[in-house]
Amino acid sequence: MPAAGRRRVTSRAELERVAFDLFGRQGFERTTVDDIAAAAGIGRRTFFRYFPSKNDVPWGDFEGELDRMRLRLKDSPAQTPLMDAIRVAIVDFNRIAPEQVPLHRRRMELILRTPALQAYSTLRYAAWREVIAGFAGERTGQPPDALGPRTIAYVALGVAVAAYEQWLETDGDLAGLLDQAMRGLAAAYRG
Amino acid sequence: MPAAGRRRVTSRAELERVAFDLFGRQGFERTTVDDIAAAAGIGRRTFFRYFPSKNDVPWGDFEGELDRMRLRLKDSPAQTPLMDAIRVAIVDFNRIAPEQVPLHRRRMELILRTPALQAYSTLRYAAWREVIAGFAGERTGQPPDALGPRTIAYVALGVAVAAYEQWLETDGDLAGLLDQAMRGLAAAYRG
DNA sequence: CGGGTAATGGCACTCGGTGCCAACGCTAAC
DNA sequence: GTTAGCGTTGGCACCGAGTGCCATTACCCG
Repeated sequence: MPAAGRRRVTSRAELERVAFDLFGRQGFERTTVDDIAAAAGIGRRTFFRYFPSKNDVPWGDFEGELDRMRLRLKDSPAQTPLMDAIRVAIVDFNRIAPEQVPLHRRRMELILRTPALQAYSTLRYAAWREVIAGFAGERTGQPPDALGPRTIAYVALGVAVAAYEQWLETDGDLAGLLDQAMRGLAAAYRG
Repeated sequence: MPAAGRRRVTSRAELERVAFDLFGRQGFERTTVDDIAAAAGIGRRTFFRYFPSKNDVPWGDFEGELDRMRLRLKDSPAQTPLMDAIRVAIVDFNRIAPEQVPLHRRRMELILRTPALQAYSTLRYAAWREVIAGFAGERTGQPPDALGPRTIAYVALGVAVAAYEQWLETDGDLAGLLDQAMRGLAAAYRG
């Protein structure tokens, strides 16, 4: 029950809309936090109560999605080979409802093509890697920060990002590209 | 021949020394550019003529080292399997003269454990990935920005970073860890 | 001794981000 | 209906990174 206290004047979703609009018209770097706050009719100080940084705007509810991936992995049948389970989880994690695709595309264009956001993404990806490393660790009976799980997590991330970049450039099928990248790597290893 | 004009008052190497000393005592984040400039006896404005950003200080001559790796890859015998060639190149790229190990360790501790530098590293790693992707592209007859080469580059980077993190924590043999991580991945793919 | 040249460093400015705090808007209890 | 308590707001002042501008400085050569 949100009983006492002044009501919140806006929401993350609303600020995201306003900000995306500005990003689309002026670009991310050329849009200042003041611009966003002004366009949303709030104070600059208030913006930072909704988002810890300007860099967080494009990320939506990433943590929430991570929880979803964690659960899916937990439900993965034990006889599925490790890398297959991870491949399926990644493809699944990135399954986007058709009507959400344009928005998702804009998110990822920002994140993957804006230098400041490319840099920042590393910090966000750390949580993603932890999920994978945790799973790989459990499956192989090692701590998540052992070399094996850690490597697998970094590799899985690399594959995913490569597939995403390809997706942005070619406008293909994201799930297919993720799958293809993941399987293609196995092939590369075989020679 | 640097004939005419005022002589440079310091050098990247000197600034690096001064800065590393401060980083070691106060940490990276708590050391301001003013601190470094003052300790080096130069103006703050001048600092930014030696380094484009504070984040660049720990990177030494990374671009130069990349050139080395490019050359080594070019010299790699054509019959060596692709992933083996890359593995060897990475191990080689990271072979450090014994007396340089402590410095290298401090560099990597900064880069891999300071959030701001973790983030920034992504931008620096892009050039590293390009070298690998270029090689993989030539070997497989694809453009470097095709899905295959791009994935291989991201994966190789992931493996290398994972091994580095392990190295920092366990103080083992870096070359061995890199090799192990790279081979271990192949094993993971086999199940 | 000049004249050309390149490095220096001060100044002012932008922008992201933070601590502090008074004012505000709301609910519930009296 | 007034008021106490509560959470939100947003202004202000501040910090630190990074940049454009420009006068000054130190150097080399003729």
